[in-house]
Amino acid sequence: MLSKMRPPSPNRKKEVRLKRGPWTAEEDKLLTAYIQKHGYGSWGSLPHKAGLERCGKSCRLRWINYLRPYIKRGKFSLEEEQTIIQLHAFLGNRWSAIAAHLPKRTDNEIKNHWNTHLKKRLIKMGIDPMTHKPSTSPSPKNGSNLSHMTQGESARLQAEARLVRESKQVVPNLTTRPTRWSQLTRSSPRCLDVLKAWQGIVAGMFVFSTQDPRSLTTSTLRFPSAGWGEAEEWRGQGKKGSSEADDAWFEEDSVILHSLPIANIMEGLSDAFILNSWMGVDKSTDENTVMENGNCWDSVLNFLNSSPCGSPVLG
DNA sequence: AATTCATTCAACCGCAGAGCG
DNA sequence: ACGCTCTGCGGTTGAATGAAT
Repeated sequence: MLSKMRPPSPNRKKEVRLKRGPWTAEEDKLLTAYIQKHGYGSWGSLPHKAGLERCGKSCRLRWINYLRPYIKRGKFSLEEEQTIIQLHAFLGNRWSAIAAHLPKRTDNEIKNHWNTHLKKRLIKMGIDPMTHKPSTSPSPKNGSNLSHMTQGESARLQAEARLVRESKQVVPNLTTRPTRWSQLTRSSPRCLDVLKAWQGIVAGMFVFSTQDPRSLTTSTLRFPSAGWGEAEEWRGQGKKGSSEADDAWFEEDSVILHSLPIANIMEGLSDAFILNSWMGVDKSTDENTVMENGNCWDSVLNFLNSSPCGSPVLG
């Protein structure tokens, strides 16, 4: 299929011999040494230059998910899990966006942790991990449970789409930023997804505001607007020493994290979630449902607080 | 001790979007 | 405008490991 779409590139000739599977220590060493010396970028040609018989994709993945400095491995803390759950309720399966709020964790790791632990925990609690609403047990109140769940999900998606649209309307000046705005929102958002959503919510609440939404947002969450372009610019430079660059990268996120009282985010997200549910097109939603969602949050967090990792109930 | 079953997570795959010639 | 390449993302797979029988 791919070969039909794309003629073989010079790199592809050698693809037959490309190594796959687990990385050896020697390969790790080669990749790390190369990136430390030359920086990364141009993943297509990197393997050959580094003396690796791997495809660029594989190298990139290995670097991003394993070799990159400051990767935090091991157990997720309670706070991290709370963050993931709440962000997931808001962002869905957008792991990279979620990972942007946990700078030391990779999207892959978060995704795995969600699928292997958090999702099961929510299910155990009777909460649908996709909608983050209480799983339906047949009750006269909820006549069509399945359709309600589906509606819930579609409502979330629609609300999200609306948030994006609205945020674009409210922040037209941002679309003309010199950096690739669309890519920033997609691939290196740092706290941007939440920012966008937040803007959308604010826009939804106030319909129109003459106040710069960025300042409105930053007053609460302090997103470093000046840093986006710089970060993106750095990523484009392949030659900057990676350790120095990664320091910068790390520090930038540290700043973000430290200037983001997690409680504020959570509070905001909880409200946002409730509001999001309420904004969802589900016409059957009423105040009680909103309250249920709020209680749902409470129960999730209480459950997490009372059941740290490793307790029997956490499976 | 041997076997089966379940879980975890690193790595791969396919796709979409953006840049570039 | 078009096609190719690169990059990044989310979903999925499968080997390794642990637990249960």
